[in-house]
Amino acid sequence: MMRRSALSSRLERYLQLTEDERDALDWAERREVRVPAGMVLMEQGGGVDTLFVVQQGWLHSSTNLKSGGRQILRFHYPGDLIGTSSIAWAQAANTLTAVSDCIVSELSKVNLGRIFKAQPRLAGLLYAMAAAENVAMADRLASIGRTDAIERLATLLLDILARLRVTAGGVIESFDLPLTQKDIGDAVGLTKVHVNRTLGEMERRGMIERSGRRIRIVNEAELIAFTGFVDRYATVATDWLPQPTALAA
Amino acid sequence: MMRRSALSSRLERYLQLTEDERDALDWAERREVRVPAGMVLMEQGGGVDTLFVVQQGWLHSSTNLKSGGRQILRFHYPGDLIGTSSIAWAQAANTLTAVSDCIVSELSKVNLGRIFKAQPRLAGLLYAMAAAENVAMADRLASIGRTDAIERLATLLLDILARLRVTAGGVIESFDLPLTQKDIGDAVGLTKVHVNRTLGEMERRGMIERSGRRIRIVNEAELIAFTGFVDRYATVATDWLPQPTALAA
DNA sequence: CGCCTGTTTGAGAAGACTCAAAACGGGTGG
DNA sequence: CCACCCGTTTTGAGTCTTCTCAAACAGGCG
Repeated sequence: MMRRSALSSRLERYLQLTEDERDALDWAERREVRVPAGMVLMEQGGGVDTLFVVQQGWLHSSTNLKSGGRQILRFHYPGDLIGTSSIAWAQAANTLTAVSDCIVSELSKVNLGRIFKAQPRLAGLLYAMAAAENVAMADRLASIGRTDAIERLATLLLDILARLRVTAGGVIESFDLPLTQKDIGDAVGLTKVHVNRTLGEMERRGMIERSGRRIRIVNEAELIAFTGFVDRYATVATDWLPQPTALAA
Repeated sequence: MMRRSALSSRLERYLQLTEDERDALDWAERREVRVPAGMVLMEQGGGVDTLFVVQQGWLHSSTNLKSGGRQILRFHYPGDLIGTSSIAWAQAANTLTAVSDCIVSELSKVNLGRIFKAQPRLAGLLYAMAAAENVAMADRLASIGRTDAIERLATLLLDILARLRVTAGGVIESFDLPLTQKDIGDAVGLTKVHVNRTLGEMERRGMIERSGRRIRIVNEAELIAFTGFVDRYATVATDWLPQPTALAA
């Protein structure tokens, strides 16, 4: 009755879902919302009682600091379950902004609770993905805390590339970055000026090529070796999950 | 039959658990392990199929970078469920090291799966805590990415203090930091030398007082205002959770 | 008492930041 | 179709924070 949700496709990468499970997911999602690029979907500190599933496009979550600065925390792509801070609080912990034109669908907290009750295997899978999210966050922490500008940017580019590939399917080598250098800086903890110089330096060293906002990674394997980048989304363990509910059917 | 787990006490802060829920938790934990200060409980890259519940003492999780550096990702206190990266992978994503003498108990992935199946409300609560963990991580990212040495250290101290208070109960004002300045630096992304100078500077400014490794925060309210610190563990929303299973009983 | 680890201090170097201005590019209105 | 305008990118010069290297100092333990 409804278009298949990007969330079920995402979960299906890790596990063959039952019909019941798919239905439970698709049923839980309501009200698709179009979010044009640049629009704020959820504001830090605002009240929330719903999560969102990204169906199309990408967004980022960010925090604003008292000191005036901004930190971009994470980019979100189709299949991601976002706004999860509303699971733990009634106020949004951070701001969600559309990077490109997006379509997201709402998934209310209460419906999530129903899924947890009726589909324990899905609950476990969602928990595993939250754990993966945590580790991805830890990677970024290590990148920003302990590496220099070049390595931070290289890691960011590899991360974005890996995530875009999931959606795009094929092997992409170059991609459009609809981010300003200010945005990039806010993501990796650098000034826009220094981002600019560093990108220039990376180009000079032959690590990347640029034309406008299109970026090509010249030698990906080499860059991965250089940064030690690990794609945390490639696989997720599912061996421990309970049996699906409707096994009898 | 078994000592009440620190995990159920933790969850009980947010929600009154049923007998069944408490039993399910306590039953799932096996084999208490004593971990002396400094010992590595789990090594990055090593195989794992179990989580741990911290019962006593504290630990930290860290990553080692190719470049030789180390990033301490998070400190763990009684009631924390740790090693959660094993939920998503068979290999540990990071290293767990005891900061003080600890007691932890094992909670196998499979038993976690059983809890998810039998006690959906607990599953939801664990998911909420993972979401809270994510936001706490985001806070650290913003701190390290966008603030200077003094603010980073101030935030770290406030964070540790807030977490210690939960365990200690009463109002603590000063506390022992069983961390070397190297450790502190690895946590906030600074060199040990710079940590030393910055702590000195903070003392000179009257923000903290030190004697040995004991630290006293002189004016906590002021420091909280200065850093914009938020304790993410104070409350967790529970309104969306499904009803407990054994409601009929 | 000496050793070892961790802390403190010094001096110089490097990376990243600020302020400022110029160049670029895409979009709008004349 | 062109001129203008705005946000973004690029470049320059100088400063500041943090790092590196190095050595002295302190404290606990065998």
